[in-house]
Amino acid sequence: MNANSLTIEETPHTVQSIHDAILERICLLDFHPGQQLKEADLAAEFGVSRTPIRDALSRITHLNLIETRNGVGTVVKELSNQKIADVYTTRLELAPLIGTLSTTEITPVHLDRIQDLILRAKNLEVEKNSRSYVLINHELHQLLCDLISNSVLRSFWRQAYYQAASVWYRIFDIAGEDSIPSLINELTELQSALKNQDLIAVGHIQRIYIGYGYTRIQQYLFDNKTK
Amino acid sequence: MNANSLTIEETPHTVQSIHDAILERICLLDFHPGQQLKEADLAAEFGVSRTPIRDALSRITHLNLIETRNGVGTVVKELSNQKIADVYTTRLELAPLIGTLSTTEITPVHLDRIQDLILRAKNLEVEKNSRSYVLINHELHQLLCDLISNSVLRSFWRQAYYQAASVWYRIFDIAGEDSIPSLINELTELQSALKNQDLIAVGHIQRIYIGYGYTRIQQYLFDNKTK
DNA sequence: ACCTCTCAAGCTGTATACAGCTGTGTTAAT
DNA sequence: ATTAACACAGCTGTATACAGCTTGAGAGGT
Repeated sequence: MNANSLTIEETPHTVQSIHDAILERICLLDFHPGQQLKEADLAAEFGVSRTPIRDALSRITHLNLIETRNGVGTVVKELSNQKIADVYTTRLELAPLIGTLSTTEITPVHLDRIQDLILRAKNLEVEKNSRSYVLINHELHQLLCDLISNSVLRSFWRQAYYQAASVWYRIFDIAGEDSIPSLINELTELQSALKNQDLIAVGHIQRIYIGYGYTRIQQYLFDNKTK
Repeated sequence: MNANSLTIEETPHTVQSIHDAILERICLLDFHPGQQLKEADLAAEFGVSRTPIRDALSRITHLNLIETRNGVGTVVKELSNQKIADVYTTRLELAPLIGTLSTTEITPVHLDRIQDLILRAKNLEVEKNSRSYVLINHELHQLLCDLISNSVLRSFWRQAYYQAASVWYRIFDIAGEDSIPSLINELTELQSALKNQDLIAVGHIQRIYIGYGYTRIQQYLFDNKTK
């Protein structure tokens, strides 16, 4: 009943925050492939005009996750099997570079963060929750980005992650049982590597688990489509 | 004096064409580092409103080549030595992937294009021309992109190229004598590899000559700044 | 029943007006 | 002479109105 708490302005939305919000929704499948995104609706929701919405969408376009056609609208792209393969083969190659191109020192803060993620991942086995799974992966991704000292590689790693994420997360709903122990193992191995200040190992671990993820995608997406 | 030829509308500028034009100017150093780009001026020049200009600039921003600050303006970024190093080390790693991730078949058209580039490069020795040098490299880059079948790698290769180009081309004005024979050798070796349908070799050749280019940058940019 | 044409609804693309921010130069007080 | 405050010029950021494109529904002819 406090009028102030109702009318209080949340942090004003910047183009960047809108960009991040939309991107996260695409990853979380709140915006599913094929769905139409109307600039006017998003503008109303975020409480801004179409201008900043258009700006945010324009930046997402180059990630190849949405497509805007004049007179029609903006739709979330359905990635072709070929594109998915392209994203994954590239990620497989980029992963080892995390180790070879990075010189970041691992601090206790990093170790705390991965420890937290491990606990949350183990909790996933009890309470199987799609959103939690995605958020844990998001934060793991953020942690890894913080370890990549090469700014260009970091940018590419981010881009490839977001292109893969929406596909990859769709698998969880189908094969969550496989995904959760795999995530826990990945986190545990990463923890060991971080404790040893071994970024080379971090890169290889990433490479391995991206491979596992890609295998699951091939099993559950590609095979189902061809049968 | 033909009124038609004066009033004839050139192809109407799209956001993409404006984006490409501005990006090329940055690479060609028509827009030099530190220079301020005013949206209103660009809008007047391209005969459009600020809206599409802003859209184009927004897309270039993520290449880390320009920076826009509210109330101040948009300036062409001066890449720090660290950023330059990041771009080059990443390009060195990406180059071999051209070969390992590509399955494109080389056609006579490709061979014609590289033959043309070789001739034009040899002509550079007679008429040393900075713009021609840049344009030859641009077209070589385009040719290589056409050979990369992995769409994600192609995107990253492009991005890294544009980030490197403006720095790299600046060297030509200082050390054109070194750059021209190096370019001719690179083109000739690429021609041989293409004739053999050897994309793996193409990747390694790129890797080698990017290394040469980086060495020149270190000599002429980094050394000069520290002495 | 079917095909075609037309038109209108609804979206994105663009132009324009205005709000807000920043740096600079000027002015006044000390 | 120096410094601090202030106002203004000029830029980007946002809102809004309008133009242009695309699609689908419906009317009308066959």
